[in-house]
Amino acid sequence: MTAEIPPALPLRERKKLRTRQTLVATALELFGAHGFDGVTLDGLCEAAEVSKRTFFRYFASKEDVAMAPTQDLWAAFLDLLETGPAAGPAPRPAGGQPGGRPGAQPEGRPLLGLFEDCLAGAIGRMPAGGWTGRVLASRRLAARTPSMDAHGLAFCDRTIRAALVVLDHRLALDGPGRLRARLALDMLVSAFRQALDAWVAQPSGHTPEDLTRRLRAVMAELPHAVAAKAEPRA
Amino acid sequence: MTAEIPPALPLRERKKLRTRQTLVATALELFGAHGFDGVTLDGLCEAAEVSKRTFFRYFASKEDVAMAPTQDLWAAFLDLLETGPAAGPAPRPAGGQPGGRPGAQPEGRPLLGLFEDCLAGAIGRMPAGGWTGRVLASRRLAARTPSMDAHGLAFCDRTIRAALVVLDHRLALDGPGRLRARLALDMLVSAFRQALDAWVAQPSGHTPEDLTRRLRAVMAELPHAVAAKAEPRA
DNA sequence: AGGCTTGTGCCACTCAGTGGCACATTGACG
DNA sequence: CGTCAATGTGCCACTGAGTGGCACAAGCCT
Repeated sequence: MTAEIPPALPLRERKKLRTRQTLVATALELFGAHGFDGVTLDGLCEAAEVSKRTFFRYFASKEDVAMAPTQDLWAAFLDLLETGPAAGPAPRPAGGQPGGRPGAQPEGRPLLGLFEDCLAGAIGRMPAGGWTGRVLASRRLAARTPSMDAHGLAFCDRTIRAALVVLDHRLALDGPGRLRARLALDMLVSAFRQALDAWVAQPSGHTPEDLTRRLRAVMAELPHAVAAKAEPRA
Repeated sequence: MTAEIPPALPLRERKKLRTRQTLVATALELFGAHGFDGVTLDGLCEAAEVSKRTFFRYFASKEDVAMAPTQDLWAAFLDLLETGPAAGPAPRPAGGQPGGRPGAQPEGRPLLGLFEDCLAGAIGRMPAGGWTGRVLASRRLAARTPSMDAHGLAFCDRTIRAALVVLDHRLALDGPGRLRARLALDMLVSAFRQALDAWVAQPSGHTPEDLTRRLRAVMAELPHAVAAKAEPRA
């Protein structure tokens, strides 16, 4: 229905996967039709044919189910950050996912570039069928639902902390290094949110590639943002 | 009790002010003693001697009352940004609040420097009696209360949007300029959160001046964060 | 004093989220 | 193949946040 159902899993797992997907799909559909607050959990559960108790075994909150697409993305980001190329110079893999093996050069590559590639790679990993549609629905919803936005921000924050832990394992971070890594991660999130907002706002052509392009474009603005001057109004 | 009660206000206003202060003080006290989730609104209202209905005329949510100190700070920031020096070169006013009058130089001062001074000025404006204690209590609470943290993030986000509107009025922002301003504001918030975390974590000496010093120190790290390289672990 | 405005208290209500228990399905093992 | 343990699910009752409505009282104006 929504994404691939990895075949030949313990069967019990397949059921869980399907239930989860049904929940997400139904939720986005109902929320889109009646607004986030216009749908009660009872209504959603009835539509998805599960009990409310079951719903909360899959998602921690009503907001959670609507943000599943974003959470999938950041989970993939964390995975890439953990298993992908740590710090090779990698002047940018040109094509798609970063595939270079972990290098060990004394002078590593730029941190921001590493983050950017991992996130771009995560975007490329998202299931082709329907993911873009789900993010789109999810973000449009979040734009007019404060509580969803708040949970989204909080989730990004948690992701950043997790990423910091990963970095601590893979990189040599001294005091200032840790602070800088934290700031750089915040910048990544900030840039991604800008890119995502612009991507959602565009009238058509919502492809993952386009999102990636926008991300890279905003990331390239970061140095200019640091150096920007305030030009008073004429 | 907590801050100055501006004398000779319409009297009606003074009562409101006092009610609000009582609510904040009682809330922080109870939350500190029993934890955020360990206190019900009914209990809080009883302790503060107001009805629950009244509580919600002052604060939008349970989280809101616990974050009053932070909200006061950002309100002051917005005010300074709106009424303070717009974009004069002002290589840094050395002393305290930025006092220079709005200039109209063709090449303005750095955006980040402007933000930094406004926020530092806002810190300086906070009521001397008890404000630091309240932020301290508030932040320590937020650190172990996810929902508070989420609301805090969301509030910062709203503040940034408001700041962008102000900047639009005062500065000449073209397309890339707007994006850069947005990114720079995110950087300010990110830097402030780092500074605040470190400030809260320190064992003693929680003065506003110290917080300001930390803010400036983290802000100075921003350019290094952009340029940071990933040093692989040995 | 009169009336007008504005903040407050009380009450009943909706709905998100939780805990407990009984039941059904799955998978493993004898 | 039958049985048992594990695990997922449904149902139910409950707490607690947040809202709407209305009547009352305290401040303000003339």
